[in-house]
Amino acid sequence: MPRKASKPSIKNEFTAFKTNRIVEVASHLFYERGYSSCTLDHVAERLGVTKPFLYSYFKNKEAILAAICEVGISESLSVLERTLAGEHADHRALLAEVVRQVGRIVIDRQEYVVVYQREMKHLSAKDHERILRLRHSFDHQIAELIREGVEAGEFREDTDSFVAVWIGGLISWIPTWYSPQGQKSAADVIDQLVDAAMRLAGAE
Amino acid sequence: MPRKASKPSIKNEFTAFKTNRIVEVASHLFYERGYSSCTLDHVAERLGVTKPFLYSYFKNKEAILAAICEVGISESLSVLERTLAGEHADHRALLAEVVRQVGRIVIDRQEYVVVYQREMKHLSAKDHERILRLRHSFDHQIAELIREGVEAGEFREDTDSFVAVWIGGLISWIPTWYSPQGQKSAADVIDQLVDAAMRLAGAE
DNA sequence: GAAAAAAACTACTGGTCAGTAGATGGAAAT
DNA sequence: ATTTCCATCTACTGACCAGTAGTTTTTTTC
Repeated sequence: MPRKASKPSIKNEFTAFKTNRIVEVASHLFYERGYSSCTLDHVAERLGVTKPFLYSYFKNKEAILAAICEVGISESLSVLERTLAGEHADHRALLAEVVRQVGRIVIDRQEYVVVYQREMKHLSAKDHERILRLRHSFDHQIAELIREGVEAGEFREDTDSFVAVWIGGLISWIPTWYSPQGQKSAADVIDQLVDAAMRLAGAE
Repeated sequence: MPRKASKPSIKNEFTAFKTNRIVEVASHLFYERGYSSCTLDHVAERLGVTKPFLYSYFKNKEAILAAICEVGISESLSVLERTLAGEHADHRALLAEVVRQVGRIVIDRQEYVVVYQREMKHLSAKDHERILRLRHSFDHQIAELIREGVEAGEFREDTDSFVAVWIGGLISWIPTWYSPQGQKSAADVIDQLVDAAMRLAGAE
């Protein structure tokens, strides 16, 4: 969580840029070595600065972790809400689109998502709760979408809205096995993901 | 990985018992606090012993982690092989049974599985590779089962054997959200898991 | 261009922890 | 009863690291 979020200005843009670079680099190193084993000196070195530099942008190490954890989930949530607000033929198409968009995010933000999953426990109670709320909001909205789709007769009627959790699992699991260097392209994975989600929802 | 695995005797049974207790307690503490943040003094204290005690049963901290990581996957693999060797009506029933059995294991061994997923990166290259091979063997056998089921006309013919990975994801994801104290019982979760796996395989 | 302010740095501390050397004490062997 | 042996413990070390105090460098302001 960056320290300030005040009015835009050249100065604030610089600050935002630096804050963002710290998060990028820290995310990558936390991903590689784990949060607890990665030192702030390491992060600073990779950025070509020194440790006290970091402390003028973040309160402490945990605050950097919180910023990382928030990226994937808040982007997913905003894409979800944007998609739900748009026009769609039916619930089937809507679900497919949401899953496709969020799948794209977790692949693009792969390292952030993995760090979030692995290191969540190291967040302060406050940050932990805030981020968990975002996550639950996501699952809840997907569950609602499925409930409506079942009512509309578009998904099999024996589909429990709890499949939202299974679909969430499918999505969350991708970053642990997907590799950009692998034989499967991101587009392939996303297509298969959408197909899998539709099967779980009983939409075929 | 315990140090010895020699012939049975009273002495070796004592050793095995102590080794096992160390793994149990360490798993629980690594689950709660994370591997890197959990000290061996902590593990020793919880066992009512001192740190050097641990070093007479394990080479170092990493060896304890390796023992933990191996539990879930090797039990899953042996259940898989036992089930595949048994008698079954068809591929549908076989897949359902495998998923049910493995689902039970990951719920029973919840903490071991979570530690494995989160802390795998801290294994030595050797242990890491060995355990990854077990995991791949598992996915591969499920993929084979699905391929045969599709050929036998029991699963939808447009089912890619890659759904094995998705099913593996479904299973692996459970320990991160399931709680014995939650409103859903273990039996409910497993029933839903089996249902979800069958849908992914196109078996309905 | 001098003074003030902001940004980043050098150098340190206090605490932590994996791993070890050597002591201790009790059980088995003679 | 004495010696040997094994399990476990006490006490330590060397390295590491989050966080900070106070200084230097750069930028802004007048």
